[in-house]
Amino acid sequence: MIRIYNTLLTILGNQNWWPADTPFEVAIGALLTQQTRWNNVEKAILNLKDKSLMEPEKLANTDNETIEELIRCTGFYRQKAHRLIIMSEYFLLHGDAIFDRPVKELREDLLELKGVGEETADSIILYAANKPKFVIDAYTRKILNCLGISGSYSELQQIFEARLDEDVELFKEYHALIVEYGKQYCLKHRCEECVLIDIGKTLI
DNA sequence: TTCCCGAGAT
DNA sequence: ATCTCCGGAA
Repeated sequence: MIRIYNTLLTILGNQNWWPADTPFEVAIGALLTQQTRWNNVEKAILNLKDKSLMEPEKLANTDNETIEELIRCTGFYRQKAHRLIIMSEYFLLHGDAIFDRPVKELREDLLELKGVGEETADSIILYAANKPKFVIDAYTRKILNCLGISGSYSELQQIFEARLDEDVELFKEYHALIVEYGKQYCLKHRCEECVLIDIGKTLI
């Protein structure tokens, strides 16, 4: 698995995810980016910052309509506005102690929140809490499929976590590289140029 | 038209 | 397994 990482890093270079000033901003971005280009998420984040709303206390006490207008460019803005408030209340309720809790409990908490599925929960754990959880997204699934591997979310996650050192920075960069590779190669059907197939066969 | 750093309800 | 939420860029 580390060979694939090294190969991706050589081809694409360091991705340096996740651009954010605070853990809270990571969580907000994680909700906004669902089924949405990061480019549009950045606009929404800037809109929220311009109104000084990128804080749990502020956002939790802002009405739906105001938030909807600021994040409209991310699509699904009505449900997302509601979910941002719920996430804000969660941060507000637990304070900075959120990320001091065991990963298992944090993950269960996050999954209870509306709009937070496994991928979003793990993104927050990895990029906001800085804990080693490997994020599985659609591109990860697609690439593993090409290597002859399929399975549930947790099964695919185990494949990575069992074969890699528990290195937060490695997990962060690896997931980012997979997404970027997916955009550049998988999405554009550049399968004949894919460098992962031969590597993949030798290590599974 | 497709697709995006998906999740929830049915 | 399929549908809905939804705007914006290519």
